[in-house]
Amino acid sequence: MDATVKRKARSPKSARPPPLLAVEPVQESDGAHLELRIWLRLLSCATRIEKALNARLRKEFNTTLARFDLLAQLARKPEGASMSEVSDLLMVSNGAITALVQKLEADGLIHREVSSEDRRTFRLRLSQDGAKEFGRMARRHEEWVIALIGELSPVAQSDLLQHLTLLKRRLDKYT
Amino acid sequence: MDATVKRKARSPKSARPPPLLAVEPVQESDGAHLELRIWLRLLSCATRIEKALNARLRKEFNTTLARFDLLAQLARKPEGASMSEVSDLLMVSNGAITALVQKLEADGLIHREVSSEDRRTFRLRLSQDGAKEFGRMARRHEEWVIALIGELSPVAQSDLLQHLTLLKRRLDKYT
DNA sequence: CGATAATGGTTCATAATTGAAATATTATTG
DNA sequence: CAATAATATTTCAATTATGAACCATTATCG
Repeated sequence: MDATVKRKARSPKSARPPPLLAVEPVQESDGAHLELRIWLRLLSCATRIEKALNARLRKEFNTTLARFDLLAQLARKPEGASMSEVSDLLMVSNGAITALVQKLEADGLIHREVSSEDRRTFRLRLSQDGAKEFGRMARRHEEWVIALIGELSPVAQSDLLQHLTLLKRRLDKYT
Repeated sequence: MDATVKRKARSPKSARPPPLLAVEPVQESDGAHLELRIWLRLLSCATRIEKALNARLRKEFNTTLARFDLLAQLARKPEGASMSEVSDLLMVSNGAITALVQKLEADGLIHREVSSEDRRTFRLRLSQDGAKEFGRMARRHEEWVIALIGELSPVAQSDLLQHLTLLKRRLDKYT
């Protein structure tokens, strides 16, 4: 689905611009710029994986990717983190974080204590229960991700990671 | 932001599993599985780009990526498409498509005619106005995407596309 | 010090998305 | 042909995210 739809070769109104690189095998080479096609693929891969993970988190743990991601961020910060830190990390609005945190706290998965130095801010930490529950989820989550991506050869994976890392760096500068 | 947070090397409780490939230069190698890191990068790149595009579409054309994507799908299908086809293409629920289509039709950007053979389905097509407006947006959209991704070398781009295509194929089978 | 700015969070109205139930039409099959 | 299943779409309640206005606290600096 998505951009991979087979196209019945339409009226060849005007010759397509030659492909920049004639590497790709099957692919609908749409004549579109490489960048555009990368973006479409990227988006479609990401949404696919995201939906799969979300569905499974829902079914197996009755939770969402947003909650899981928040827990994951806290899990890697034993010092704790403030609301806005988390908001930045997850690239999610402050308002959303407030709601998320409220629920997670109500469920006893995280603690929230007012910072002693700055009474505007909170320090969020994983609770014991939170850490345990996150552990369970993280294991399954990892299995799922490995199942989804793991069929790529180690070399392909390593390449892909490098390219994505490069792209991310550019985006960091540019956005 | 995101997974790029620097980590102060914590208590090295147990030796980390050796990296599968010792290729990556700077990167916070978290000891996490390659697949997990790919997924995190992928997600963060995708959301970054998505947010950037959405913001610009909003500012410059007062529209959204969802609307734009729907128009784009119709633009590449002069024969038209049904609601569910579009719903599949965009990986968006049927309900959402109904709403989207209603607005786009109200704005005069698309036509919607009942199919003659099957009176359950509609054929959606770009209207004249829709095609023109889409053209304008598409040009800008492409510029933005090129600006965001185009700093990668052509080789890197081509590689990236190939890997994403590979990944997408696996996902197609798996999901 | 005291005024003003900046920062951290919350609230709230708005918008978008989902999934399930409902409706209408077409297909199947006994 | 009638009953039942399958398909295409709509409706609707529930969930979630966004961004702007707002409150409280801390920083800045004249």
